[in-house]
Amino acid sequence: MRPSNKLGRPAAFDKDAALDVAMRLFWERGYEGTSMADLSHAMGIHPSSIYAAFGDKQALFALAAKRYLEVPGQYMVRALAEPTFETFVQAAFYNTVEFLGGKEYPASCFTLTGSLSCGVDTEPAKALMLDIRLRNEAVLKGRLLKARRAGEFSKEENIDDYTRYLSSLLSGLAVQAANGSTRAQLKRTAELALRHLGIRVRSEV
Amino acid sequence: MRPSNKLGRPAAFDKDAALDVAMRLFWERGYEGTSMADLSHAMGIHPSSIYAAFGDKQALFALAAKRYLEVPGQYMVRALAEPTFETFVQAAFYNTVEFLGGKEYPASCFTLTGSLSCGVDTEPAKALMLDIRLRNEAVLKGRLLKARRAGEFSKEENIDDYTRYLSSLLSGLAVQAANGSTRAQLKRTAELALRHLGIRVRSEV
DNA sequence: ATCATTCCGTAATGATCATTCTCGAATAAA
DNA sequence: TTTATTCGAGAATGATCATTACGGAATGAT
Repeated sequence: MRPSNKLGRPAAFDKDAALDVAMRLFWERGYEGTSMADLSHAMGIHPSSIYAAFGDKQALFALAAKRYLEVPGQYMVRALAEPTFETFVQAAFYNTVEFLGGKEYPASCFTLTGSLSCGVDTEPAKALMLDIRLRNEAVLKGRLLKARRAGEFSKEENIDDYTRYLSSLLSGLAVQAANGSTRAQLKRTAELALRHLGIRVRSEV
Repeated sequence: MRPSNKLGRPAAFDKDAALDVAMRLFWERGYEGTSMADLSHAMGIHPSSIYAAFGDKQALFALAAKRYLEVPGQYMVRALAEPTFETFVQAAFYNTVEFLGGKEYPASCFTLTGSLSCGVDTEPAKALMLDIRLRNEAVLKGRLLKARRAGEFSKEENIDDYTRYLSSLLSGLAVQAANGSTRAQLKRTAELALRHLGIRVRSEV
């Protein structure tokens, strides 16, 4: 039952690759829209092996969400590392556009498509997605506090309100992407948001 | 099979009231998260009567979506009737805040929670929600075109971009509501959006 | 070569899914 | 009252759901 022992028959599949497939499927179809049979087929692993390697469906979903944050979700972490407030907000929007408009991953945000609503017996999945969204907002707020300490952000502005406003704008882009907006359209929408935020767009830099 | 005949045994339930219950359940749990058994229990009608009165699950979902547009969804229609561009945008945001922050209905948008992602065999539900979102955007664009003709909207501004930007902002508020924002928080976020749009907030009027 | 250990594949589990069949009950027209 | 018609309730349908039991296959250690 416990893994990573060197005894016994070795696994015939790459665990990370399989988890990557599961992540994409959950991302595309959501928790409820993805059956274990779908996962088994897409991952190329029989159900019993999935359960042995990852636990039940909810555990697999949690691992997929973790991998989402560690790999494709890093676009926001990269933006957070920008030295100034202005370049951070710029990067947050441009990275989001690349993330949503790119063709490597499904065209929306895992934390929304994964489970925005669900039946009563699958609420843990919805709660996990909500938790991640709120955690991301908290991180965003931390970056704004840092900007305030650096004197890059007006003391008149309410940090919590501004946090929710930025979060709202970025979520809005994710819905736009789900609506079928192209990368070019997302970019234009993001740049309109940046202009209204009083932040330079890259073509003007 | 065809309804509204005066012959035979009369129905023991109010069709509109039952549809209202179904709408709320789909709104709260989404298409896939709502089972026919759930609906039967909440509507107080046995499954066979649901099928006789509304058709299959997909047909019932479509009727629930229609009712959503006709009753709670009217908040946007009311905003569209505002005479000027500025009062329209104001009303669009304030009405959305009331709609999302009110306690009469689930705290998000039917077109998102109904089905943002789903399994392959329930894609009609997702397509219907997408269709409504795009239709709403088209209506929004129509209002902006009217504003341009009235000279209330700069010729420099791209209508399509501005439409997607407003749509994005309003979708963002719906996600905020799903995140648990209170009505007061939604209002502050909306007013921040209005200020950045260069539109007066009501407390300043 | 034997053994403990781990994994893979098959097939089953009971539950729940949407949907429909059947039949008695209730009503309007005759 | 008879008859045609519609409805309600319950049970049954086959499919799919997540999950697991079982037995053979493949490995490392002895």
